[in-house]
Amino acid sequence: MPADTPPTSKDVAAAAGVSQSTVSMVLSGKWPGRVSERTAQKVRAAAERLGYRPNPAARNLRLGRTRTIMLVIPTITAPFFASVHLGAARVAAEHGFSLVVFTWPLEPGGPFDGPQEAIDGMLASSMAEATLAGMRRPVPLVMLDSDPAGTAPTVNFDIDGAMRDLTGHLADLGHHRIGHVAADIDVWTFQCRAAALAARVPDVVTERAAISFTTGFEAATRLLTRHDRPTALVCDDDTLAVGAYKAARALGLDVPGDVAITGFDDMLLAEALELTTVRLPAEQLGARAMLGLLDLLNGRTPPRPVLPAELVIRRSTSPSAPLTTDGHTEPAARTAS
Amino acid sequence: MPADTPPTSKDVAAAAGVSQSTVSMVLSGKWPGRVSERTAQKVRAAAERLGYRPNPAARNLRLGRTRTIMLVIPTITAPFFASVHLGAARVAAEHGFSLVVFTWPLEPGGPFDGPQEAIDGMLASSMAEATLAGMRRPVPLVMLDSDPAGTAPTVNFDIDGAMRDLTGHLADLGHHRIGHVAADIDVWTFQCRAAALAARVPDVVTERAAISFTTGFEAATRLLTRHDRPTALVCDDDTLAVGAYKAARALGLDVPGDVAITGFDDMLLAEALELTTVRLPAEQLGARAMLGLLDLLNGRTPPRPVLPAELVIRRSTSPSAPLTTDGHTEPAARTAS
DNA sequence: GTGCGAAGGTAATACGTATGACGTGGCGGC
DNA sequence: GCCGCCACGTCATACGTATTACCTTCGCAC
Repeated sequence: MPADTPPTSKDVAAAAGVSQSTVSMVLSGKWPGRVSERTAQKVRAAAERLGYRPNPAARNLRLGRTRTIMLVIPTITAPFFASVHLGAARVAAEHGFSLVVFTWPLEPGGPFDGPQEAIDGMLASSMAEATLAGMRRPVPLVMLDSDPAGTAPTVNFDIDGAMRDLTGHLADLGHHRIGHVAADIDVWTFQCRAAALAARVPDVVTERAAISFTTGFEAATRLLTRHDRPTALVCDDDTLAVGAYKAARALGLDVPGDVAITGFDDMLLAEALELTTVRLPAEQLGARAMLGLLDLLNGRTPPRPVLPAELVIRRSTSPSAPLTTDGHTEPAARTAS
Repeated sequence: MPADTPPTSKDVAAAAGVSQSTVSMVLSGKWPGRVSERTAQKVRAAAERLGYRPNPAARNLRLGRTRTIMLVIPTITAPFFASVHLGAARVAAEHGFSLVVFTWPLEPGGPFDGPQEAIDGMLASSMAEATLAGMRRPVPLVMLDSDPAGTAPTVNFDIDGAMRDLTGHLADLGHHRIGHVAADIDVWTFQCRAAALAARVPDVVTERAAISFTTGFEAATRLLTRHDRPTALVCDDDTLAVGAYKAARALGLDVPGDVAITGFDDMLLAEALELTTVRLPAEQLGARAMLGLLDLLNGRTPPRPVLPAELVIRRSTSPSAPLTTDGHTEPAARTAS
């Protein structure tokens, strides 16, 4: 009968009649030929019998690494970031790494009292420098859709191309006065959107909002009740766009008749409301970033890919768009029996 | 200048001119009066100066615990589970615990090759027994909306009450033939929904579907093209309901005129499409479960709360319902400057 | 002066693993 | 017969922390 404390490699050694070092050598599989097959069999049998699993804490201490990656994002509740997580976690798992999520501290610049575990690397959505301080030491880092001019490797979306397509689309429809429901987060990708918009549209009014339905509703209401009401609302995120859509409806405005609305990300929300939006391959972002980080950990120089961002035209701008039924980016479904 | 390797407590000791044990005693704060204030000051100053952070791996090994909790869920991309995560992570952080997510392995019953870190406890959505095997040892566990008759403590929703309200609502509207878009997952809470439905509605036809937009669309299409088409579709999840809604629209059916549709969870999706749904306080589920787990870890017996599940009536069943603007359960928004 | 407790510190150890430094037989070559 | 080498194991150690047991010094009562 097993004791109430998990068996250690020493226990396995005793059971197999060998030394602890032998157990370690056999089970790590890194020492081919170092131990006779006969002995190896005994060790493996004993380990199996006792249900031995190496103690991760001890291994981490000994090896000085944890095979754990931290994903730093504003919030996991945004479907976009959830998809990023999925992509990253999948690649991580394939390479024997774990992924822990760390969502931004409530007070920006607050002390970074991250997870208890040490980490080998970090995937981070743009964040204040201050947040990065307080780490035990500089850590290999890949940024997510962040400043490509920065020093850290990064995986980007072609935001500028997407904004070109988007503003072109709106211009074709005759929209010249545009309201921008901007994400109230100091993140490169959002600044990029604002800049691209300002560069191409002469007449932009902006309202900032935290990324949520309610704040989007409020910001859009402010924009739509101006005396010089914009004819189109560009939102930095699908969630904000849903808030904007509801705000328009609540004001008795027709979409897209009275006001066109666009989102960003192309999560299921956009599909549901037939929102014109920019499709961002979020899952791929996570996966590519994780691959880059693995490169970094292996001493290789990771590529800095730019992933395509595709304009998806739906009824919230163009009433004649076909009724789509599965055009959004949906994470691969999982079933368990 | 700090070396390229992070400072250890020994380094701090050397810098402060004391022994390593003293450093540990001072910084842990568990030995009031054991060290003179004068010495303590020196130690703290040295630690600050060197930027000392204790090595988590060493601490975990020494203490035999990790202050890390694992959250086991089918997928993080479902907004419902993301909210659960948020609630759990918040409580965990308040108590100095970390939370790691583990999503179900692709093959059910596959080996549980969980995270590399050892964990102190587990929060789990219902899962196959087999998945629990392969852990290093039995681990304190709180279940999420799972069989209350089971041995593990659990936090539940009042699903039965919700289904009573829901079926009552549909009956009031004259619906007697109901299609059930059931989640194709072997999870207690979904079985519970099916059972409650069958018990109260004489005429139910069921189609099973993995939880996703596409599968919901397909399952609903099958139901709506039957010769004996149901007048209402009850979906186990908002995502499925969105698929069902689109399926109805694609078939040229009016919602709720030709077919009523209900979801489950009350995520933003339901709000967006004006779906009648059952509001589940997901964030609270995560938070309460985590509190229960902390009880367990402290040797206390956790309560087994039953959280209310509230029927939210919107236009997908009742055209006269008011146009809601913020009635869904939205996680607290975060902003970073 | 002796005993003795308290205050304030240090040495030593254990946690469980991985690995570099050592045996130790056996066998072939000269 | 001796040396060297190979095959196969074991010993010892280090990773960085928390804690137990110990040691020294000092003040004070008797």
